[in-house]
Amino acid sequence: MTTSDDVVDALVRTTFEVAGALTRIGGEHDLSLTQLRVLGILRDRRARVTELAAYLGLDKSTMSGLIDRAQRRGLLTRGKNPDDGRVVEVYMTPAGLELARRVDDDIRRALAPATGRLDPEQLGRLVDLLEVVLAHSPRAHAVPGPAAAS
Amino acid sequence: MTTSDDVVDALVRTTFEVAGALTRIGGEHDLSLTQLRVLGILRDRRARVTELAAYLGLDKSTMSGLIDRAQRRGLLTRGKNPDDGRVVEVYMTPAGLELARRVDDDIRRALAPATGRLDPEQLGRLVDLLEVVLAHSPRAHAVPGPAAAS
DNA sequence: TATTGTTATACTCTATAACTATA
DNA sequence: TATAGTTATAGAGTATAACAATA
Repeated sequence: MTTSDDVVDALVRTTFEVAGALTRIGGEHDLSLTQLRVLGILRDRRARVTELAAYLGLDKSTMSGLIDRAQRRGLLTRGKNPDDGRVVEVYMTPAGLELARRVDDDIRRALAPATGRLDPEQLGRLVDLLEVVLAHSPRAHAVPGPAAAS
Repeated sequence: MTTSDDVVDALVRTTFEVAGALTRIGGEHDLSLTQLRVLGILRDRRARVTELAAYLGLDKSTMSGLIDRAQRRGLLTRGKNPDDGRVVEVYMTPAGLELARRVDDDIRRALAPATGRLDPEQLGRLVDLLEVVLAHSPRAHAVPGPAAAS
């Protein structure tokens, strides 16, 4: 009989496996897991520094450093907010968008052997079950759209 | 209709959520995600430095540092291998085992709101589906037993 | 006064390269 | 020579505290 503990074990193991794959793929593009997430978040919209820090659960000073390094690489840009002089808006450059697209492709390709094993019905069931987990996760807030590079 | 891409999105989002929870819980005990994994791996058996590094996908020099810091905190110990003078065996101290137990409890408690939403049949289905993903994950090798703290 | 962001500082995590000791 | 592990070094990621600018 499957218990709640079994699900926790499977979730944790899957988390480390997927995180490992993401770390490896990110590394192939000189991106840390966190930089990968930043790119994923900014892929379809701009955001403020504090907003990004809140999404990622990081201090704003940490966020400043992450943005600095990504900006130095030409992946994103800082802009002023005309309505509030304190705010800094962060958004992707074309090079950043291009890199995000490539990383996203690599992620799907890396997970294909696993997801390709599931038939359409299983795919639907897995997504539904993961959505339940996500909906009741410790922080079912903050992170808006697709997390990584999607 | 659910596609392979939808599953990848859900897996990635779940990965970041669970990893976030593990990072937070680890942090409450002054443990990084990596230290958390080390404790989880050594919970039920000892291992060599290189073996641990391979499991975690880290360089052996990185592993040396991780062991140093955990050992300095009294969580684990280094021992010699009588059959091969080059080998260093790493194993948990009672304090390390006790901490691993507490962290494990916290993890299950943190995920309970999510897993508690699933009925027995759903629990079984989710575990089965995650096992399929794990079996065909990019590195369905190395990591032996339960990954984190189980 | 409160909020937004940056900077200074310190520590952990990480890899590369060079090294020691053992095989 | 090859393998196991450590150390030195450098850079990224992280938080805390102090700060500047704006509200």
